Amino acid sequence: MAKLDASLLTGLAPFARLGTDQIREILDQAQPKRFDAGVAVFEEGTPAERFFLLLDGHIRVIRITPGGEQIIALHIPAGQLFGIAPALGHVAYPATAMTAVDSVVLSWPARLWHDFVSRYDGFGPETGKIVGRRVAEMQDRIVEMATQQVEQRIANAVLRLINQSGRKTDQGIEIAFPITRQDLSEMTGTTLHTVSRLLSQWERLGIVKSARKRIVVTDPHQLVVMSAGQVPP
DNA sequence: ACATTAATTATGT
DNA sequence: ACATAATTAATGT
Repeated sequence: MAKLDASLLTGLAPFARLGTDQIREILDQAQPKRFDAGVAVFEEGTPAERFFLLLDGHIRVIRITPGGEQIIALHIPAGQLFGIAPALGHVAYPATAMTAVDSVVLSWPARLWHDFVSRYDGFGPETGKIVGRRVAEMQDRIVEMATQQVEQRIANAVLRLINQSGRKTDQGIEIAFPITRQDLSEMTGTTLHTVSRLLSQWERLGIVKSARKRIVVTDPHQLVVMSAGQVPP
């Protein structure tokens, strides 16, 4: 089995304080795996036996409502940990992780989490920050759902996506992975039709440019304006 | 202000 | 050629 290059981890926050010898230890215990686009890395309700790091690609974290509808809870860009339910003491994954594109993933057995925290300087605090940020984001979204209207919610969703996974192009900032209107509707609690209409409208206004599964924000500032919405009576 | 239904068109393998 | 994605209009709550 080919050895993993230490440089894969050196840039990442949880491992920032570690020497190459420690990185080696971690990598030697990791199990690398490649996933095709659109497959589950792990599924909701199954035993949380491992935790994961996304080396390359993009992950969607999905929950299924009692009514059987999908909700996209979170997006994970390359370089981030995910499936860290074991760290929170969960015995089962609370959601499903699906690849949005072909992806490469490292994983470790859940029992190693505590070793990592005690052995490796900075790992505990940094992963704690990650969890904190994700919880905060989800709470923000709950407030949005309750208070804002669809146009603002979709604008906020797109803004988050370009902040977390934006890629600069000559046209503007592009969402760096394939995303459909259906996906956006599942993130914002609307229908794909409403998303489609709004994107078409924004395109006429020169705020975005979109093709199938691709969205480029040509005028981020104007999108921020849309996310603010109109003065509620 | 938005969902739903339905019909139509575009796009990627 | 076929399936999936996107658009658009009409109608409903």
